[in-house]
Amino acid sequence: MAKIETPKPIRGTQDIFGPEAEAFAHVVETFERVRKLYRFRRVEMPVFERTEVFSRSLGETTDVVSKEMYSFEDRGGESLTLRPEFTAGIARAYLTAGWQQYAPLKVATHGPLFRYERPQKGRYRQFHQIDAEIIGAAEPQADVELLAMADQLLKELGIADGVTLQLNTLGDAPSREAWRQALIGYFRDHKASLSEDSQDRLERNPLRILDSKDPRDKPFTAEAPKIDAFLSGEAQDFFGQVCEGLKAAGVAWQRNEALVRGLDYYRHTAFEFVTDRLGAQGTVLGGGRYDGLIENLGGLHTPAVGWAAGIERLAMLVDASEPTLELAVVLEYPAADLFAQRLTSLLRREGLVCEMFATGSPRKRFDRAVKAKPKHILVVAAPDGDDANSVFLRVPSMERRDERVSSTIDAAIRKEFAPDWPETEQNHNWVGLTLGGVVQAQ
RNA sequence: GCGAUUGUAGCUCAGUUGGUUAGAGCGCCGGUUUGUGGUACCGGAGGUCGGGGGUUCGAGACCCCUCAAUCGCCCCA
Repeated sequence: MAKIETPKPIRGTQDIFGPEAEAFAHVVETFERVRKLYRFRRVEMPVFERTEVFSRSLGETTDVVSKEMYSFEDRGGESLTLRPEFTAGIARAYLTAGWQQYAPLKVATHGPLFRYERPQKGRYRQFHQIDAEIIGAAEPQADVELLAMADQLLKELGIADGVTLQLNTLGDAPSREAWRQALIGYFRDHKASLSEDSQDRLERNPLRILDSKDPRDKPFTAEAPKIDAFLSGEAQDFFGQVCEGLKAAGVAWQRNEALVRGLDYYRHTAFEFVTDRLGAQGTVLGGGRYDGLIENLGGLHTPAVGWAAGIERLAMLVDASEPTLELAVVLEYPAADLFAQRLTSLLRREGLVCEMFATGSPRKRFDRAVKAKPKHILVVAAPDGDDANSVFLRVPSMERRDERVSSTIDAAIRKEFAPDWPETEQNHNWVGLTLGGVVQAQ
């Protein structure tokens, strides 16, 4: 008989467990809390969309659309795509789900996204983001509010220290296009001296040359035309107001004139929160204004701003651990199994983090309980006397002693099993108690 | 898509220039010891040495291909 082969996990997917899963959950929980402080409304989005939602939003020539999307035909012959980002889907919903009536609309969501990329640290094919968008708001205050929320989130996650906010403006559509043309002209003059990657970028995505890491490009990027020279009066004014608003909101930032966005829909404000603690995947949160996107999807001109952050990347920077075990109930007397189960449920209902050790060799259960590092251990042991229907409870004194735990145990036992047991100070230090007739008790 | 490094038990790893029946620690299961306690000892389960092909009398070690992980490039959050 052939051996059954275990299916392999799909490349770039992760099975997250233990402390890492706690860190992941902590990021999401913190995001949920902060997002409510700013009154961003929760939305749930489909994981797949018609392919054109993304191809028309992000730009046909971007890497994401041209080679990283999980696209497939469904049984009806429709081309569908697993979402590679949130913004395009939310913009689509804004137009098709009647959300325009709520404009200006602040929404937040989180969930899995899919990109066919080479996996490495902090980069996966199924990855997860938290996301916040403000749609239908043309004012710089919207940018400021969004950035203030991001800043507060990172502070509450306790990782703001290693992270800096880099800010830039790409200008309005005419400014951006003029700058783009100037960059193409400038780099074309030096094309032969540029790195192969940048020569390629020259045609597809010239802005990207600016943040090239190749030393051959560095001398030219430093001298390249700056966006500031191409900004219209309105664009300049807009960026100025964003900067002032951030100052008023107490958000620290650095100007980075080389900061650009990879996706075509970005205008005006562009920003990234960057850390040096994550190797190559240094951007922890990024976004900007995308005033042109909704029109690309067939809607009226609708200004909007948004950001997204990789949960995995944030989780790597965050401290989180699994909840400590407050009480281990050790069943050393197998006949008292049902009693121990009942006691454990009782204590959990009282809010104790509680786990029962009742399997395997009875004489080794105590040792296993100790290894779980509980604050307290409650041993359900055989009675001293002949009454096989009784149990003997022991609470060994522990260094991690916790008053709440001992008094909860006291109260629960008194209420359920031993109403006559005197409530005295010394009960909190009890080492042993014989309970009669509880093994068969309901 | 490109480059480098790595792949031996559930986990962390050892395995000498190719040489009998592939090991340890931890974990798991059981036994003994202890008996108000995180002890010690004994035993057991668990491996087609990532997969395929080749060189050789002989491959976990060498060669080729492939898959995967890690770290960079690219891209992006």
